Amino acid sequence: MAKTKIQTNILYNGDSASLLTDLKKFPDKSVNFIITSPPYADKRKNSYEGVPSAKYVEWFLPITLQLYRILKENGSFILNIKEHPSNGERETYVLELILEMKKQGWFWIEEYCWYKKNSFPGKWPNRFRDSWERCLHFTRKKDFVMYQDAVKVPIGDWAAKRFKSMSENDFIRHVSKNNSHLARNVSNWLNKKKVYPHNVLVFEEEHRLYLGNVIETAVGVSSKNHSAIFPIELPSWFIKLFSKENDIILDPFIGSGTTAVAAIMLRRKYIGIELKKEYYHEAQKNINEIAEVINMKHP
Amino acid sequence: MAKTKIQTNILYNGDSASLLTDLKKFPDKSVNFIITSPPYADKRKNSYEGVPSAKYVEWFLPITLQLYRILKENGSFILNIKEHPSNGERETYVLELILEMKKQGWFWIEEYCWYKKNSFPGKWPNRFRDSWERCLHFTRKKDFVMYQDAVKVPIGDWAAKRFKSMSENDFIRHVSKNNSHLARNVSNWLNKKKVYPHNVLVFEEEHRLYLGNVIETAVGVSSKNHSAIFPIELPSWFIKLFSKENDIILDPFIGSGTTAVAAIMLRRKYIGIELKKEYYHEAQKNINEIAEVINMKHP
DNA sequence: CTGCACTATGAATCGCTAA
DNA sequence: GTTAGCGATTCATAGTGCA
Repeated sequence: MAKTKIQTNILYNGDSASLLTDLKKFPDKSVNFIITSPPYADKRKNSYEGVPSAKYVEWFLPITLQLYRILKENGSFILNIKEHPSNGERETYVLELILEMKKQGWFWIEEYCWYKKNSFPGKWPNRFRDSWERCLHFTRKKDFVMYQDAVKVPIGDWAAKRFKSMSENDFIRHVSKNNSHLARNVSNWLNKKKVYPHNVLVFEEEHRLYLGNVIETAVGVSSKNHSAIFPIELPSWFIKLFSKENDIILDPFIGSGTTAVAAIMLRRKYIGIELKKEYYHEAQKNINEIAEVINMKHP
Repeated sequence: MAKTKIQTNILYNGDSASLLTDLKKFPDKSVNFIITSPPYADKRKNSYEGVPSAKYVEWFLPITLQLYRILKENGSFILNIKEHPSNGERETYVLELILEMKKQGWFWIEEYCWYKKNSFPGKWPNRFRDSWERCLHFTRKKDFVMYQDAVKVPIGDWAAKRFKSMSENDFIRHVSKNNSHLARNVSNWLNKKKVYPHNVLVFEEEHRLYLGNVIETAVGVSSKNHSAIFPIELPSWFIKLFSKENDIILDPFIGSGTTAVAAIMLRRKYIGIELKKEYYHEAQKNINEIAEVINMKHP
């Protein structure tokens, strides 16, 4: 019997909790990478379906169970989330969610820190501005695919000066004289232009998709109420890191379509789900627009 | 009956778990601020007491219970910690610790992110370099004291005021006389830039107190092989934020004395506990040295 | 005193091999 | 099976000595 093939480059308008259980739309082990920024607990009540924080884990777990089923075995799932303060304290539902997802079989590989230099302004007596969010990395297996070379960054300024003065010692393997087992061979770095990044993400500029406009520079606050959860740089970075061209990218809470736009620009296939009609239409519009631009260049 | 008064500006050589239960040494509600970086699970086996990660929460909870008792009601506790990977996954003991501490009565107010720009190098197939650590903020009450204005000013300003009429030559003389890493660090520290009031901490340069020749003679390794857990900027920032002059600062795992040195420079009183004899002696040496520098100008 | 060459190393992690 | 030891790998900055 022919295996059901997953339909890609499609946007669903509906509820992830039920849509994801559809085995025809979402067969087992059919997508390469999942990234999403789910609606936060008790927030965005005016623009989304609020989920009470007491029920957040309970609400989200059936969805992560389906995502586990749908993800390919060597794939990754990036969950962008940050618990809000409530009554002066940080909520604990994210901590509980991690522990519960592990019981579902997920491996919690890493927690990337997205450092938002231009965080929302404000002043409170008990805390400072919140300038970072968690990007939790989950997998089904420990030997997942990771294309580290795709996200290399330019080497620091120190290198130019350092490489100018290479001694002979720099070209042989050098073992330091103390007890550290560190070895180094500086010549490995000769003429190196790019280095591997670390687990704190800082984007010099953050571009968000807004309702009404396609791509708009938005460092700071917009007058518009409906913004994408994350800037396009964020899904782009993880899509490059955890997928290759023509792979399938899923975002079950796609909002105004940022993940799909990033996927299209990076020559991946997208699948998006969005509950709210306005967001769904906006996402479709953004996708059509970027697809048109891409097709102009690659007909 | 007279209430027991807590003894300050003292370093204990012993085990926090038992020392902190001493009601005479540590009366109820007697310290204003606690900051520490406990030994991490399963690490530093050769230089500290390793705690297996499976037993970490169980080991630490009795200590946090005493800290709760000892902390003043409007005080704060900063816990600097980061879970290591184990078998390719992040451990969960920090998450569990937060949940358990809340059961003890602690409020989990905030999680500050300490972004370490020059993290340890390395490359692995499943992760990048770890460049951040958690600084968990706990309190007994929701209306704790927080001196936000104290961290808005550049470090250089308060330091310049503190050492107003001390010439640079005084430092140079001190450095050359003692050949001291500490004094050199401090003199560098005087011209430092401003820090930003949000919940991601970045220190431009990190100054650590180094263990000197105690280890060298005892173990036969380099004198610079063992460094303080955190740079002096880290405790300094939080001490300024959560205490005022003459307040009492406690660090139950003080290592080479960084917290005490920061407290002295900021005119607070310190209490430190350290289990390992070499660290204890090194901390005492660092404390004596900074006290001498301070007294040069304030006899 | 400054600049340049060169050394040292920081709460690292993974994978392989030997016992 | 399990664990312990060691090699391989990597970026950025501070410190030292000398011209």
